Amino acid sequence: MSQKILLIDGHSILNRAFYGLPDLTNSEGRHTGAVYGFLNILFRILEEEKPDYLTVAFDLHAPTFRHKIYDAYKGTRKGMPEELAEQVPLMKEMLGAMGVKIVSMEGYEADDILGTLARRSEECGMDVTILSGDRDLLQLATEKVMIRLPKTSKGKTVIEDYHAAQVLEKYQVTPPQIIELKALMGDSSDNIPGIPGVGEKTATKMIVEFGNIENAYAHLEEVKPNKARESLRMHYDMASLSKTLATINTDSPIAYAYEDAKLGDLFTKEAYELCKQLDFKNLLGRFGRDTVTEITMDQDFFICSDFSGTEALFEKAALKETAGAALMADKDRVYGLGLALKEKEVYYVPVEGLVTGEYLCGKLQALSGKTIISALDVKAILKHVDIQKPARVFDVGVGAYLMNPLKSNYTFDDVAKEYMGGVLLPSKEDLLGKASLAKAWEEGMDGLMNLACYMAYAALGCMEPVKKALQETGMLSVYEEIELPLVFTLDSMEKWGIRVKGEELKAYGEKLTVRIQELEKLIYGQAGEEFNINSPKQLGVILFEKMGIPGGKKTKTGYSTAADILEKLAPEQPIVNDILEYRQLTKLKSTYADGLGNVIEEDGRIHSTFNQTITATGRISSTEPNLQNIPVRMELGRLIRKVFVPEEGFVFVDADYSQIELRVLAHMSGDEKLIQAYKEAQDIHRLTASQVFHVPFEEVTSLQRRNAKAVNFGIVYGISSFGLSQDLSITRKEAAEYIESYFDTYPKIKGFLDGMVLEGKEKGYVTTMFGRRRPVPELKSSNFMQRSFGERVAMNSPIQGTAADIIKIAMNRVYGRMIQEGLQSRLVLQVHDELLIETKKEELAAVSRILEEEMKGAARLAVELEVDMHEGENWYEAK
DNA sequence: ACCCTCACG
DNA sequence: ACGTACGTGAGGGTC
Repeated sequence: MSQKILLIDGHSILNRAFYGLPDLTNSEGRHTGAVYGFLNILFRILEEEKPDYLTVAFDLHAPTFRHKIYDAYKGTRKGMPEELAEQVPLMKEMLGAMGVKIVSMEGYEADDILGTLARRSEECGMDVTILSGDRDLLQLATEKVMIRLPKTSKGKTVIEDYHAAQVLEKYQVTPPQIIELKALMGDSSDNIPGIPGVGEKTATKMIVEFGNIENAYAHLEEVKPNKARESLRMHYDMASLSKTLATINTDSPIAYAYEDAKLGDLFTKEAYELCKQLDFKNLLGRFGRDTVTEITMDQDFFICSDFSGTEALFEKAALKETAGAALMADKDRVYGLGLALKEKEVYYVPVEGLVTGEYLCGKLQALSGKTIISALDVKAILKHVDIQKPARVFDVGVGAYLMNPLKSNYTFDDVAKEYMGGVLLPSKEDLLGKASLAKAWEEGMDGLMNLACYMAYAALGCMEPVKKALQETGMLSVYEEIELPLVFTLDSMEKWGIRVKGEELKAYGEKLTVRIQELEKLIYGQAGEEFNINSPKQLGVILFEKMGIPGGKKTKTGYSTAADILEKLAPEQPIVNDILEYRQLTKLKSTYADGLGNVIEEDGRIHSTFNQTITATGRISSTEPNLQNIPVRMELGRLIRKVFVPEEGFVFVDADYSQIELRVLAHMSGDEKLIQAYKEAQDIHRLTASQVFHVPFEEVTSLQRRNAKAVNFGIVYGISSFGLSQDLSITRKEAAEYIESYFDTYPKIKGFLDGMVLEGKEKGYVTTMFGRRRPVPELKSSNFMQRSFGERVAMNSPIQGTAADIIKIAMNRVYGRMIQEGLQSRLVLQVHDELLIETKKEELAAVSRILEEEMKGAARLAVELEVDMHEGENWYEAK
């Protein structure tokens, strides 16, 4: 078996990764997306190729031999955006850390190095793979030299492979003739002149016929068409020059020893640290456990395993102002407690003998009366420890989330790295592997103690830095007045859960099954065969190939069969309607009927988790199950809400804000006309239609109202004519006219939205009324798509985020007042602009009053906050 | 693991 | 020229 070498065109791959993939920034604000993309493609290719040697070639700034013969030559180092340029040294550093051989050479481009090394290696009998984003490299392809060109096709990286045969197949010419093509066509990116009036088609024809430019010139009279012939006659010299420029030098004087390029273990300690520094969390898993030598502070960890020692520990802790705590517990058991009193004084108390879980939780509760408890996830502690006051705790996770809501998690090792001067702590995975707490406990793993201690250590160590960061960014008030109290509100909602009638849910599911089976038969009958209707792939083939419905194709993997597409394509086809109904029913069955049925707990209630550190805008999210997307828009789905019921003696009171986001927009923009509109209108969309389309209020048609409503939504989403045109099935031009007309009607809104984008660009983030921030790094992107996305985000986030702030404030106040007034009613759900209270019947009046006062009074806006309230024996009725 | 589809605000 | 509305989570299919 012959040896194999992988040669990589460094700049070209980095460039490709930069433009093809979303940009990333690490916690220090360094741009890292291109490096990340490069590494991903590198690992992928390495796995596929398993080469023996690896070398990456980079261009230098210095001029090359091509500049000497042609002043205007640009080469590959032309204007590069700063975000990319700064990643070049970073990439080299990373490759260096991985022990990868890097080659550059003055006077030559990376292409020449690659060409030269490819030839040499081939002569040694090796197989060669060249990875590049540049098609010019195709001239190097032979039977033994394969060129691999990664392409981004609809968001996914696909790689085109070329040996000489594939070049011939695709371009009708041999690899060396690729040079001829380029010399004829020119290349604007390198500023290779080429011949005017000759494009790909003509060039290919000419080379297929004559073999090369010289021969074509020799048979000039036979060259067709006339235009090309005359152009070649006039510019033959230029073509020759272009050919020289386009030819990759395969005989460059490079000093190169294969020994240096032998592929070793890339996953070195240096590389690990660099990946960690750059926040390449996903890559860290590739590093072997033995590489991961973390700082060990085990010597500062003390185990406290007897009762009197534990008593003494808590006495000592009570003298401190603050302590870091990490409760090792899952849903039904407590395993131990990590307690950090000082940086070098961290204790682990396992549950053992007299030190029971309840005892430990009781001690922690008592401690919270004396000492501020800092933890990474306070809500998790509240599940076992009854702490009453937000002021007694600090939630590092929530604080870190406010500082940067874009991160995917806020684990202790993460926040420690960010807020404790870059310290690298072992992650939970490092310490426990894939074992659960229960498993680790059973096996008596040291990891459990270390995990508890590291977590407590991080919780203590991060508290002040996070607090300081919040203060410096003006977010301490959001933290103290909204988010921290909300931890307690959400905890209460999770603990209460919501009662669900399992039997009725089951019956509902069975009813669905009957109809689903009917539809299945109907669909199979029309299709003429049985297939999996839930498989978009199979369905696409049936609809667009077998049944010949025109207009298919859409997604990267095949045909789109999404409901809106099918409705547009074939609204009349009976099978389409059956499929859509089938989809609707199977969704209701699997996600809701079965899905919810599976998570009803022994108390007959569903206890969702409300996550406070997930969304970019400040909303909360709901998981396992998600109770924020229970059907409501379609009647059949809406019926599910009938199984959500209050316990005996209670009713539901549901209160939702009316158009809170639009009201927030009216307030934040200060647009008098919209504010006035809200003061007058019972139907804001109709009034908008009247004002935007210049028709009397009474004469607004339902279509005009619908359009105005869509524009109102669009404004909140960060309007674009394309998006609006999609939504309304109108042309882009018409959509643009609507928008323009809207901005004419409400002039300050445009100013406000533009101002948000501008502010986002200047500061790097946008803010809500209450000071919550959302970074918008996409605004700086050189990629049009990403930048546009950033602009929409900059317009939407302050609005959505402010609405989220307002309802959070309302929740806290409603929760607080119900306790304060000694009510038994409780908040059980929040659905972004809606609160659901399980209300004791006797407390109906009090709860209604509280909801109305606290929801309306949560913020003082230039327009009233209106609240619609309903009560009922179940959620369906109360909505 | 990732995509598609679809449920909600 | 680029190819989208903003924010989520879950289930099923596919590789």
